[in-house]
Amino acid sequence: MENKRSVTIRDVAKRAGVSIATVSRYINKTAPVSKEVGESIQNSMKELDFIPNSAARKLATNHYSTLGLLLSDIKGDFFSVLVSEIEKDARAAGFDLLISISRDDTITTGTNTFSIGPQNTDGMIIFADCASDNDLKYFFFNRYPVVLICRTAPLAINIPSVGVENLQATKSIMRHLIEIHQRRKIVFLRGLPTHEDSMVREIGYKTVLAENNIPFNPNLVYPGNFDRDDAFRSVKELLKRKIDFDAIFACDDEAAIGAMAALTEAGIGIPNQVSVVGFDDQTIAPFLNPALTTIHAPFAEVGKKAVELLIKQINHQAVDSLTVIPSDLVIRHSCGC
Amino acid sequence: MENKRSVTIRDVAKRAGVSIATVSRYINKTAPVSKEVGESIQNSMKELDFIPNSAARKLATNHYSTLGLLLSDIKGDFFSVLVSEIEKDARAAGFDLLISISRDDTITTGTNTFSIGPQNTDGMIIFADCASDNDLKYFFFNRYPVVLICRTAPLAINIPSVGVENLQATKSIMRHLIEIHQRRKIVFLRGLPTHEDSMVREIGYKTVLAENNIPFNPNLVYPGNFDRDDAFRSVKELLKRKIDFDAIFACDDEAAIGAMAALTEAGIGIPNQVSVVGFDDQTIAPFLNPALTTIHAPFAEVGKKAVELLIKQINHQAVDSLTVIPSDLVIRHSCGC
DNA sequence: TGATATAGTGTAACCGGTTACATTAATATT
DNA sequence: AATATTAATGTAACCGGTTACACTATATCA
Repeated sequence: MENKRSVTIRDVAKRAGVSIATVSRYINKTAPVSKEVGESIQNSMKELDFIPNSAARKLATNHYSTLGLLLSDIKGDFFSVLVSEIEKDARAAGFDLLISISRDDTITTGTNTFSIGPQNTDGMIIFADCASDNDLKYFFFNRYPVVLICRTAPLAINIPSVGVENLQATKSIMRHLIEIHQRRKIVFLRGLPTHEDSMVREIGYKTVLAENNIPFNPNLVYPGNFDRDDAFRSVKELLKRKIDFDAIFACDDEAAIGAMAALTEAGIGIPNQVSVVGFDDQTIAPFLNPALTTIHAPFAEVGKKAVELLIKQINHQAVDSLTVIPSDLVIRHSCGC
Repeated sequence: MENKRSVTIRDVAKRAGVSIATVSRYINKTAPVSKEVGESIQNSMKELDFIPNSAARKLATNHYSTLGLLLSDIKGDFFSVLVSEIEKDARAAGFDLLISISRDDTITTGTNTFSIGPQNTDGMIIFADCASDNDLKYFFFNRYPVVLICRTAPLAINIPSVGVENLQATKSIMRHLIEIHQRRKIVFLRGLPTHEDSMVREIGYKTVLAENNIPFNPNLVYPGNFDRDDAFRSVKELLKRKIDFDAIFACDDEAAIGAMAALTEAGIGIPNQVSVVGFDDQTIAPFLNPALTTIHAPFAEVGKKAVELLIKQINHQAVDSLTVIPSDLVIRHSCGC
C-alpha cells in the first residue's frame, strides 16, 4: 500500500465528472447532492475501491473518530467483558478504539508520555490507577475528554467517573457469611492498595465485623492483589502459620480463585471447612468447583456507560460526574449454600 | 481540545527562531541540527507543551504507526494473553494498536467494510476466521501487510501465518488418555467448524483412535465451540442420553471448563469416573478443581511472532510464510494423574 | 413580476506535519 | 588555491481530505 498510490477523492471526482467538494459532500451528507450525481459518485467509488484516508479526514476536521482505552495489565476475563463492551459501543457510535496497557515495567514519567492522548484520540477511558493525578490534571485543563472507571477524580478536577457499588455489596456478602453461615474468623484478601475499590471493600469488611461485635484482627488481612498467584501464596502462608480461619472474603474473583486452589491443594473442604467468596462475578465464577458465591459487578454496563459519557463530553454535552452501577450478591455454593 | 487551537510545529519554530523544517528534522532526527538550535527547539517544545499531531504526520508520511488487530469475540483469558503480548510488542516497536472485535451479529458484507484496514493502519493481525478469503485476497493484492494467526492463507495467497502445533500435541494428549489411563470411550468436544485448529485436532483425535484400534464413534462427537456454555450443554445432553464415555477431550480449555462443570453438577467424579483434558493451557487451568491436564499452546509467543512478522512486512522484508510454535502436553490431575 | 430562498455545484484555502530542492558556510581533498 | 564535500538551514510543494465562500438555476413569496 506504499508505492502503489492509493485512490483519492480526486480520482473519484474525476471519474464521476464532478468536483472533489461534491464528492466529499456526498460521502458525509453535509449538503444535498442531486440524485444522478450521487449515483455516479457511488459507482465511481465502488469501481475504484475508494477508501477515504482517515488521516486526511482527521487533519481536516480536527477530530479523530477514535477513542482511547487505558488499562492496567489485562488478566482474567474481567477485562474481556469490559473491552468487549467498550469496543462494541465505540464502534457502534462510529469510533475506532485504540488500547494501551500500562504495565508495571513501563513507568510513565510525568506528562506527555502516554501513547494515547490528545494527539491521537478524541477522548479516553482510564481504568483505575492507570493515570496519575498529574496526568488527569493535564487532561482536564486541556479540555481533553476523559472518563474514569473504578476510581474517582482527584479534588477540584471534575472528570466523570463510573464504577460499581462497593460498600453495600461488600456488606451484603459479609453479612451473608456471618449471619447465614455463622462465620466469624474471616480472612480478607485485599486488592491493590492503590485501588479505590479495594479500599472501600476493606472498609465494608471492617464495618460488618464491627456491626457483629467481631474484633478486627489484622492477622487475617493478607494481600490478594487482584491476582490468583498472590492470593494462592497468601493462603498458603496463612495455612503454614496455622492461623485459624473459617472463611475468606477475597477482594475479587481472581483472588478467590487463587485462594480456592490453595485450600483444595491443602485438602481443606470448601465450603464445609472454609467458605470462600469473591467480588466481580467473572464469567468463570459459576464454572468453578464449587461454584463461587460473589458480587455481580456489571462491568459491561460500566463500559457502556463510560463510552456514553465519553461521547457526550466529546459532543460538549454536560455529564454527571459520578455514576455508580448497582451490584448485587449472587449466591452459589462456595459460601456453604 | 477543540476550540483551543493546539500548538503546532509552527509555534515551536517561531519561538525557537528557526524554520518549521528544522524543527521537523530535529524531532525526527532526519538531518543534523546544530547543538544550540536543537536546545532552543527542545526548550520551546517543552515550554509550549508541544505534541505533534499524529494525523498530520500520518498524512505526510503515508504511514500510520498503527497496527490493527482483528479478533472474534473475546472470552476467557485466552485472548488476554494474546492481546497483552501484541499490544506490548507493538508499543515497543513504536506502533499504536487498534483493535476490532468481529461479532456474530456484525456480518461484514464483502470488501471494504472493515473498521480497520489500509485506511487507518500499516498492517493487521487477523485471528482465525475473522476475515473471509475474499477480504484476504483484497488485502494481499493491494499489498496491505497482514499476518494470520491460527489459520493459514487460502491457496495462491501468500500471507504469512503463525499458529500453534496441533497435530502432534493432540496425538500426545490422546495417547496419554488411552495408554496411561486406559480410556477408550473418549468424547470429542469439537470447536467451531470454521476453525482450522479445530479441524486438525479432530483429525488427531481420529488418528489416535485408529492407531489403537478403537472404532470411531460419531455419537461421541459433540459441539464444544470453544465455549463453556455450549460444552456444558453438550455434556448435559450426553448424560441425558445415557451415552457411555470415560473421557472427554475438549477442543479447548473453555470447553473443558464447561464439561467439567456439567460433570461436577451431575455428581460424576473427575478424573476417577471421567477424565477431562483440554487444549490451550489458559492461565486458569492449574487453578481448576481438579487442575486441568491440557496442551500448553504458547499464545504469547504466537502474538510476539505475529507482530514481528507484521513489522517486517511493513518494512518490506521477506518473511516465512508459515510459523508453527511447538506446543506440549502439561499433565495435571483432570486426566487421572 | 421582481425579490428571495434554496438546491446543487465549483474554487481554493486550510488542517499540521514531511521533505525535495536550493542555498550558504565551513571543511576536506587534490 | 581551486574544487568537492558536508553541515546546517530555509522555502515551498505536497499528503488527502473538509468547508467557507461564491455562483447559477430553479422554486417560492409578496
